[in-house]
Amino acid sequence: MKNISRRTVDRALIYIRTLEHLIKEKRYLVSSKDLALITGISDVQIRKDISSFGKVGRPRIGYKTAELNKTLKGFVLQENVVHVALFGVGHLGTAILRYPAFNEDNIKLVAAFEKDKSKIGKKINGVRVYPVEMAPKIIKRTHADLGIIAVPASHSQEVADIMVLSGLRGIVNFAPASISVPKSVIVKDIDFTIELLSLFCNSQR
Amino acid sequence: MKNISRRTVDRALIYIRTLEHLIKEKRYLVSSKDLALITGISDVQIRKDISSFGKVGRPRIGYKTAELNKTLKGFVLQENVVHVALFGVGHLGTAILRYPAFNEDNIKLVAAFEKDKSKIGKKINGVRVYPVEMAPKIIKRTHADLGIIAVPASHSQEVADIMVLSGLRGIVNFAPASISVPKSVIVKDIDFTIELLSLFCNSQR
DNA sequence: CAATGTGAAACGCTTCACAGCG
DNA sequence: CGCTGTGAAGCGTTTCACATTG
Repeated sequence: MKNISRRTVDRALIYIRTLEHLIKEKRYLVSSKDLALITGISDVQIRKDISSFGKVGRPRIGYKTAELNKTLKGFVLQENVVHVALFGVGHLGTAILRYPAFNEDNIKLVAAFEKDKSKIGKKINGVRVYPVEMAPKIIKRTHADLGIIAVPASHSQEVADIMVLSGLRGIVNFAPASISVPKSVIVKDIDFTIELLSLFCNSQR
Repeated sequence: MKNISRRTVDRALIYIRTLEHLIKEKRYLVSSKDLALITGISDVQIRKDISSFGKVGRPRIGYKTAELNKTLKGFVLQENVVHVALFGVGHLGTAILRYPAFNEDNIKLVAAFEKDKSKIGKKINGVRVYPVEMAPKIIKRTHADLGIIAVPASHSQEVADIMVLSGLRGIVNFAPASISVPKSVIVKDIDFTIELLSLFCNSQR
C-alpha cells in the first residue's frame, strides 16, 4: 500500500497477463515461485511488488489467482478502457489495427489517421481511417488517451506535434527518430532496429 | 574505456541514429547539449556515455559528428551485420519483413518461417518463407544470430524452443506471453498491450 | 515446513559539482 | 567563458536475510 514505482506497475501488468492465462486454465492457486518460473522475474521481486498493493497472499499456500488478478487490476487499471489513436496506416499501422489481443485487454483503437488519400474513409477491423487534419477534432470527440506513431521518421515530429496539440497524454513511437514533446507527455520509443542491435550487442559478452 | 553498461550501449545506439541523421544534414559539429535537446537524454549522461568509449570531444567546440559516429559504431557494432530470422508471417511478421530501415542499418533478415502452407515458398521483400521444421538447418546455414517471434501467444513457447535449439543467441518476442529459455539466451519482450497499458498507468499521475 | 512479507544491505545508474582545457 | 570529462554524492531498484504465519 506504499508508493508504487513505475517498474512495479510494469511488472504488475505482466503478472496480470500471466494470471489471466492461469485462470483460463482453471488454476486456482499460484506461488511467487511459480510465477517466477513462468515470467523470469525473481520470486522475491514478485512478492515485494504484490505486497505493495496489500497483503493478499497466504503463507504456506500462495495466492488465489482470481483474487490476486482482481487486486492488481484494481490498482493499476481501475476498470479503465484505454482509448488509442493510430497515426500511419502503412504495413505496421495495418498490423496494429489487426492486432487481435487489443479486443480483450482494456484497449480500444478509436481512430486511425493517414495522409495517403487512397486509404482515407476505409474501415480496417472496424476502425475508420481519417485524414490527419481531422485528428484534433476526432481525438477530442472519441476521448482518446494515447497515440501510436507508425509513420516514417521523416514525418514523426510533425505527427507528434499534432498529437500533443490534440491533448494526447502518452505516445508510443515506432518511428526510428527521437521526438520532442512537452514533459507532461510520456513517450515510449520502440525502434525495431535499435531493439535488434541492442540485443546483438548485449549477447556478445 | 571502462566497463560499458547495458544502458550505455542502448543509448549509444540512439546517439548513432541521431548522428547519422545529423551527418546527412551536413552538420559537422555537435555538443552534448545539442544531443540532449534532440534525444531527451541529459547532457551529463551523454558526456559520461561518450567518455566511456574514449576522449573524442574537444572543450569549447564539441564533438565532430562523423568522428563520434565512427567511434561509437566501432565499439558497439564493430562493423558487424546482424543476421535475423523471423518466425511468423502474419500481419506483424509481414510488416517486419517490409520494414524499410533494416536495409541501411547493419541488419539483414535472412529467413522467415511459417506454419501456414499457403505462405511457404514465397519471397517477401527478398526474404524466403520456409516451413518451421526447416528452421534449425536454415538458421545454421545462414548464420542467423537473432530471432523474432511474431506468432500467436499460443505457439510462442514451441517456437522459442526451436530457436534455442537452432542456436540463436537473442530473441525479440512480440507474442503477449512469457517464454522460458536458458539464461544464455537474451529475450527482449515487446507486448503492444503492455506498452500501451504501462503508458496509460504512468500518465495517470 | 513451505510459503508470504519486509527491513537492511548491496548494487547500478544518474545527477551533482567541479577540475581541466582551449 | 563554454565546452568536455570525471570523482563523488544521491537515488531508485534489486537482492539478501530473516521474522512471521497457518
